[in-house]
Amino acid sequence: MENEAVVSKNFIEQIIEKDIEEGHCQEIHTRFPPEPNGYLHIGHAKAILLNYGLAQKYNGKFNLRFDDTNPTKEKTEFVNAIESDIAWLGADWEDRLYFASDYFQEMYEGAIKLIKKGKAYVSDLTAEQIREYRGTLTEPGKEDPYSTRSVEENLQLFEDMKNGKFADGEKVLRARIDMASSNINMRDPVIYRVARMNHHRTGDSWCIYPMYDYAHPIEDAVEGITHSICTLEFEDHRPLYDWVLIELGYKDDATGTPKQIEFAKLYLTNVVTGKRYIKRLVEEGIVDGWDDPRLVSIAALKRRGFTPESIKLFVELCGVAKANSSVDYAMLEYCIREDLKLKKSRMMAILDPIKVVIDNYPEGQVEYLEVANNLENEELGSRTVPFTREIYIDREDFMEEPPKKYFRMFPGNEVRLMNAYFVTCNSYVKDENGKVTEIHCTYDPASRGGNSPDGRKVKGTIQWVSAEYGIKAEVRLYENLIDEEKGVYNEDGSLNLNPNSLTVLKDCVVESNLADAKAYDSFQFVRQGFFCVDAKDSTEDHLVFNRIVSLKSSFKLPN
RNA sequence: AGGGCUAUCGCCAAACGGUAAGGCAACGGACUCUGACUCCGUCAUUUCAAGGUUCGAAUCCUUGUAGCCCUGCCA
Repeated sequence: MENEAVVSKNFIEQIIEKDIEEGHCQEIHTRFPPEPNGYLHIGHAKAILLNYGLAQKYNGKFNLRFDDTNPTKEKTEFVNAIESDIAWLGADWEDRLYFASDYFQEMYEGAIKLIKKGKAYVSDLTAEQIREYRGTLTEPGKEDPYSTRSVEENLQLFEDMKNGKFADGEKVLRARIDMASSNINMRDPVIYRVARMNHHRTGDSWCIYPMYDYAHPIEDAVEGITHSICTLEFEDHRPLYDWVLIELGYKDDATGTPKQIEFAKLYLTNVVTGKRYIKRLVEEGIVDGWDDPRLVSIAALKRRGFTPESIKLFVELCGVAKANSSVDYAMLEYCIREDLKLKKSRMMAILDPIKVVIDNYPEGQVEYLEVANNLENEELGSRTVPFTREIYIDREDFMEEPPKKYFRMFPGNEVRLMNAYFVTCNSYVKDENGKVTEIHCTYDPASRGGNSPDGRKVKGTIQWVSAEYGIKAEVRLYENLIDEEKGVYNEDGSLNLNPNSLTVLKDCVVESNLADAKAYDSFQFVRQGFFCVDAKDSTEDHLVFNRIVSLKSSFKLPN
């Protein structure tokens, strides 16, 4: 790709290039290691695309690995959902789908090796005692009274742990490092616990499970990962990551690979990603499920009509750094518009219909007008749109008493019906509440196709749909779930919800060409935005569209 | 004086001692059968603050300040 300006390298790319240069690795190998305990969201997309993108850029490999070392939280349901989300994003792990649980035996043997080296011991301390012995942020910890057990005893006890001789929580295996370390992660961390849980893959074959800090470096090493990219909160764990690899002989020192590198998570403004919060929103019926289009789970973005390309663009534009930051939602909107604008047909749809009768147009006549699907992309071809005496236009496009600079339809004004005719409003009818129910116009037969042979210009162009041929549809408009004025959380920690995050329009009329639109099909509704057929609720007889994003607009009604 | 990390435009983010890229947003203007798109233009004499070193500092040093993370048998 002949990309425009030279894009500077992010700090991870710099590290990788240096590592290659200095011979720490020949080929790079990255991975995305989710725990299968929930659904993926936009933040994970950054990690996925970062790891996959790096592998591609440097001709390396990318693995998908489920970090399933804690069976209490994990489910096969999530591994399936995660796989499909990652595949949808376009990150290809080829045949390298792994599970941490694949390495339980190797991890077990590693633990024995540590015990033999005097680097690990079995402790009988309770969870609470371990916490007490650990000390605090400002005070060092105390030696574990069981840390003096002999290697033989530890070996026997650990084997007994494995063989189910102890109850859950009765004993743990601890790494012997430094109870006085200023880094609390190094104060003899627990590396194995007893837990009689049915594991989603290994079933009941194990009753001891390794802890993340011990397991993760081994997983990386076994798979030949060179750069283990994770988020900032693991910075303090890096010394432990290196300790495990060095003690177990997977590498000689901290400069070798696998190497852990931390980057800042992606945060988006006015968005909810917390599992607990979303769970509650679902339970309380405020959202329609984990894939509600107002959410930013991968499933939700997909349902809303976002594309993998738009998300990839977004992640690239956000960049990678170590400063915690929150990207403006407008950036995401820009990315989806950017991706769809040349790819999608521009159709006519009326969200809030008001009937227009063209008095001088012959009753019963139908003209089939040829319309380009996308004037900026000829490859999208053209279609035919029926024009009739009675049509609908959007209520927003008519005003009885327009302000200055309003150049849509109003009494006495001539506008263009997009792709059709010039039309002038003569009169309108109101109901008893003063609501306009019908507009009467005359059209200029010479302006067929949308231009007048006399060169007459018209300031406004509006979309329309034949009242006879148009089809009914439901359209759902979305705004932020969060009230942007006040921020995401209230003082009490509850979410600050935007009461208008969803608007359902049930009486929309769309052009008949949309009749056989299928789930996930998306279009530009001219002058309005990009819309996508809802995969959950849309049916053949009842089309439902989600607004993915509106078009930008510099028009404001003065008031 | 616990430890670790971070601070550059409203929001992201480059710059690696040589005189503040780029994108988003915003604002002008041109164009327009989408008040969209596109195009042109504007948008940090200054990089959290104060000192210091240097011919030269966002980059180095000192001292502060602010934010994030760490006291799971979670990941």
